[in-house]
Amino acid sequence: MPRRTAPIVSVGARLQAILEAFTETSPLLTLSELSRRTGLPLTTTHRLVGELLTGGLLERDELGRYRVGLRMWEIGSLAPRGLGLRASALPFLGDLFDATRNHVQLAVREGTEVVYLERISARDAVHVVSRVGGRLPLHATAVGLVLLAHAEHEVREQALAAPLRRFTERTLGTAAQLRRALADVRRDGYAVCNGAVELVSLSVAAPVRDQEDNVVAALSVVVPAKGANPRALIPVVRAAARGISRALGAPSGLRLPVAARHETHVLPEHG
Amino acid sequence: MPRRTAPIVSVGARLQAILEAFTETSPLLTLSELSRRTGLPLTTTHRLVGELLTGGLLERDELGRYRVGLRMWEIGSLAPRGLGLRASALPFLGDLFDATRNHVQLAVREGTEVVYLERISARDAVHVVSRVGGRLPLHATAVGLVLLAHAEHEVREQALAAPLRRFTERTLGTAAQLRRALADVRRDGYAVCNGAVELVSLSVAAPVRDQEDNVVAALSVVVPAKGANPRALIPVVRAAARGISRALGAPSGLRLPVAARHETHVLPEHG
DNA sequence: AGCCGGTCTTCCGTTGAACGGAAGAGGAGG
DNA sequence: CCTCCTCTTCCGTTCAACGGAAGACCGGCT
Repeated sequence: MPRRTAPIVSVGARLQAILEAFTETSPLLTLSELSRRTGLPLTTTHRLVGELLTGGLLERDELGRYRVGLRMWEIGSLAPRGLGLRASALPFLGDLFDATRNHVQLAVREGTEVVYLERISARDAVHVVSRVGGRLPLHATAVGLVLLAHAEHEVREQALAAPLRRFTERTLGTAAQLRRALADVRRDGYAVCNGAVELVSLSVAAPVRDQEDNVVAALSVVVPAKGANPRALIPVVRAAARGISRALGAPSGLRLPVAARHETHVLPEHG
Repeated sequence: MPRRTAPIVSVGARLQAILEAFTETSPLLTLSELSRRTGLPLTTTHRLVGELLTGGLLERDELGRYRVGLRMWEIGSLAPRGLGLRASALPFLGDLFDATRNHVQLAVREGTEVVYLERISARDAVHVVSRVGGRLPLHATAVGLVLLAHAEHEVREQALAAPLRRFTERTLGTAAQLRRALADVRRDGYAVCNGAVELVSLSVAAPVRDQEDNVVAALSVVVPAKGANPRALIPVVRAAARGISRALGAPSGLRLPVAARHETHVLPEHG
């Protein structure tokens, strides 16, 4: 399958370019902005946007600017890796939140990045940069380490080969460090990141598995780094993650390290 | 603008037909299923689906079936009427949930239907048919009545003209009944539906307003109909709805009916 | 084994839908 | 008034999209 040399030819690619033009920081765009961002001629943009509009994938606000439509949100909500996972996980996230009263997050891997599916936060919780629907690189977050540690070999090598963006002086900076961290995560069944994105916050993450025992998501708690005791958080995070895994039909319990068995009961199943 | 006679011509419409083929009950589709559902020739479906795949709007599972992709979910999460609203509302939904320990829902209107944006539920709460991302007709739910009561004249007439599907014997069945209910909602500033979707459940809803004082969403609590006292719920639901409105920049408080003023303090702003 | 029903995929000649330049309508600012 | 920006409509050209045909692949049935 040889690589095409032409810039953008198919209608499908053009339509997708238009949809991709919307971002978190610019959710409202005029026609000419869309035309500029996509590089498509104004007339073409006009016609394509018109089609998306009649389908409800885009909407216009009262000033005539375009925005992502509710229909888009609805269809997106059918993504099995989105709301499906979320629905199974939500009760356990709630339990974990009640137990910790700090940010509780659910995330999946997409390429070499983390995508956040859900977060529950207290009003006074420590600041976090990520957002539901937002992305962060895999190497800088606890959920990212968990997801990368259990990703296919090829993905792992790809992430290790890429330059590792440093957010703080505590962000993992070299491939060797990252490789060791991943080995630790696989051995221990959890990941801890202390100040890797922002110095003020520390997070603890554990893997969520599906029927085939694949790691499909990761769960984390984010607490203020100052005075935090990660060792106390590890059991509850792992228990919640295992609860979700069980709800997804994972072959639970059996593959627990012996020393961790008793943790199963830390978080009551029903109460 | 004369009506086109041709069935489906534009690529855009075809692509959207493919996306629309996915539903809550069938989120995994094979190529031929997609072809049958959309009415597109198999070859055409194959090519278009391929484009959506490279863009990440669709994904394939390990058996080769197609599903809505995470990219779709991400872009959908940029819809201002989706996650934007949700983010503003979530803390207030949480407060309301803590206060009532029953289903708490946030919904918007799309055409003549309700679309549910968010729900917080206790594990033992009464059964509800709707789902996050799901739809119900406007006339059968408390949120629907609120949204319809404040919709533009044209939308209201359209909803009144359509046949009213009856879920139970308590569902509003005639346009006259509905018209009176809407007038009540406008006068009182809330709506109550007792067993209109399922006999076992009762819901209380109130409107959420934006900067321009438009009703952009509705908030509701769903409780078991048996032994419920709606009058006790009305103040807390209205207070939470007003809290969200204020967070959205609505000209708050000023337009409250005099008798309701004191309710403002029922739900503490910060606690 | 061989056959049949279903799946999915590749190939390729035809054709009409998509394209985008041109022109004009509207609107804000000077 | 003119200028500069926006958005929208029109329409002749052309090339991407189309979809039939053919074949690969995978069960299940006899």
